[in-house]
Amino acid sequence: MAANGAGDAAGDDDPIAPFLSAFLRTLETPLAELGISWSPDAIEALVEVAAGPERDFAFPVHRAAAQLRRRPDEVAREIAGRVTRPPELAAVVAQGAYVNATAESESLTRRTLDLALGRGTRYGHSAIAQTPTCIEHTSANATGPFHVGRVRNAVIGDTLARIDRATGLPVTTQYYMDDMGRQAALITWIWTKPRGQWPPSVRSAVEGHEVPGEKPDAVRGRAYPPSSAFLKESAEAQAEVGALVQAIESGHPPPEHRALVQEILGGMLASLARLGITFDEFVWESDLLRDGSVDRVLERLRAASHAVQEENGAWAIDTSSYGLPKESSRVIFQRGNGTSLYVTRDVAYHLEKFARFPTVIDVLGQDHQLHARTLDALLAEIGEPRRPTYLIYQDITVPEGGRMSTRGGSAVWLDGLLAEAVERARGEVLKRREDLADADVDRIAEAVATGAVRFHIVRVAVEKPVVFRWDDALSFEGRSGPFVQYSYARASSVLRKSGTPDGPFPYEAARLADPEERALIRVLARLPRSVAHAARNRHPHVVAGYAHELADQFNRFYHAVPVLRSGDERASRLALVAAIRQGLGNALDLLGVPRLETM
RNA sequence: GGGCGCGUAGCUUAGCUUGGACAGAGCAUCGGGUUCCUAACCCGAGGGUCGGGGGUUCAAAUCCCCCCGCGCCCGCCA
Repeated sequence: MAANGAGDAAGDDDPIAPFLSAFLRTLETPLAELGISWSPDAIEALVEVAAGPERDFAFPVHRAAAQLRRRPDEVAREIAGRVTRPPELAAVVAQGAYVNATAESESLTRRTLDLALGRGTRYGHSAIAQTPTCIEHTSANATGPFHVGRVRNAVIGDTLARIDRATGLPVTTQYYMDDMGRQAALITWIWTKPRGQWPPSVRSAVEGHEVPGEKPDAVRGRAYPPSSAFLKESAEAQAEVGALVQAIESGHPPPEHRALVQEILGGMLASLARLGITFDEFVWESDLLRDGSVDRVLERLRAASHAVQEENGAWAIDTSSYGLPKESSRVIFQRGNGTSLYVTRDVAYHLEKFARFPTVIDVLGQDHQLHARTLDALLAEIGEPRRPTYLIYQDITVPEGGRMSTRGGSAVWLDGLLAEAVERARGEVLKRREDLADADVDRIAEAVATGAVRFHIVRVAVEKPVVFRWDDALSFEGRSGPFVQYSYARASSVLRKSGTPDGPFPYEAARLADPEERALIRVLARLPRSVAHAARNRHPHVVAGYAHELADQFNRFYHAVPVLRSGDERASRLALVAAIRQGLGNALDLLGVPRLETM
């Protein structure tokens, strides 16, 4: 069980590939002799890779035995007995109902170290995919500081982009900027209004709280919650904001509008940049309106077969045939006043994406699940055959239950989380390093803090909810980012002290025969398959799990086997450490967790 | 009410796509390890009705059905 399936090959970039194919070829003849003529693909589908220690490949014979109406263990023994062992395999043996094989260690060592050292930062990468891909993620409204509840979207999206690129995909990341609608209008409404006319609640939330050097998202964002609350009570404010929404949608926003949105967005992006998250492109919703693409979508939807007009002039799609879980079986796509809705504009956005990218991935919180299905239905209505691939993740929740939100006092801002993380990381650094300059302490603390946060978020499968707890989010040991960073720093340290940190790294495979060394090489050899697997299934957490496993095995090796103090093995072990350092570093890069040469 | 997701040791989780060998980890707990390459580490121990019940199968955490619990969504908001 467990282990990887055989279907995650990463081609020439995969150290394991030749050994796996040798095993598959080896099985073919004995199976045929027993009267089972399975294609190599059929055999491969059953084979497990890395099935256990000293068990690189496992072939369960149950199915073959059933076909022959014979006992599995007997069949396994017979297959193993008929095998002609190829040079790539050290052993092919029957164990219970399995035929297991071990790769020949020296050639596996050579192939793994040569690839890891030869490909350098590209080890783990492959060229198994090439479809131009658009990954849209984050796309948070610019109403204030970046919220921790939303950071999972950004981390998942950015990590997936990195992993996809590592398999050869040309990836473009997009941030969809919603500068229309009430939320964006509310910001402009309050900040273009003279302060003397502000509601008292907004004044008291903003005034007296300014901190010198504060980020614009924090400053502007403080006005948002009380403004939003005020809006619910004041009919006059509702009318003003409504007029503003209309003005924005009709293409005549106040001149300050875009600048305000951009200013807040800039602050949010600065926070994301600390996590290594950046975007290739920003798509502004208002641009889709301005260039007429929304109008064209409205036109096509009105002409759609299930389009119906409501009494007040609004237009809807009758979605009863799409089985959407809505109480009313219709989706309004155009208001009574003729303006469009979010989902309508999203149709226009996706048509634009489809025109440029064969693969379109949307990273969405589970609260957007219905939106995604609605979008699919509307795309179908206008005869668009393509659909985005949705990567839907569960929300980050608070321990008391419920989603993290600005309501109910459960708000945690990313900047606050990072500030706390940096503070704790600094304490850890100072605890063990007294020799560092202040600037180095700062740099390491920042890297440890952001690494811990990113790793903590990405390590859990997207479909699992994440409960936010400070101590978990900021854990620096065990299955954490700093654990991997520490292992990388350790490897770097050994190399630094070797006198030849940059190589070359001549080695003799025969000298890397310790069980811990063999186990370590086998983990390193799995990096390309692990990345390929993560990309294929869009499971970024797999890479986090792999990184921990590699670091874990490296630490075991480190304790069990001396490197610098060893004799004849010294050069070979240095090569191994250099290869591991490369593997750990590349895994960290894929996770967006900073490398640290020392910590 | 309907849809989607989740339920695995005290806590956090991997494994579920493609059923297979004793369900792997981390934290916490308990017991060890540093004159030696970074102890943010390592070694060992205890701890599991894989939510419950049926079914399919030689074989079920994994597939199917029913039920229970939790979360989210079901707006002429985004």
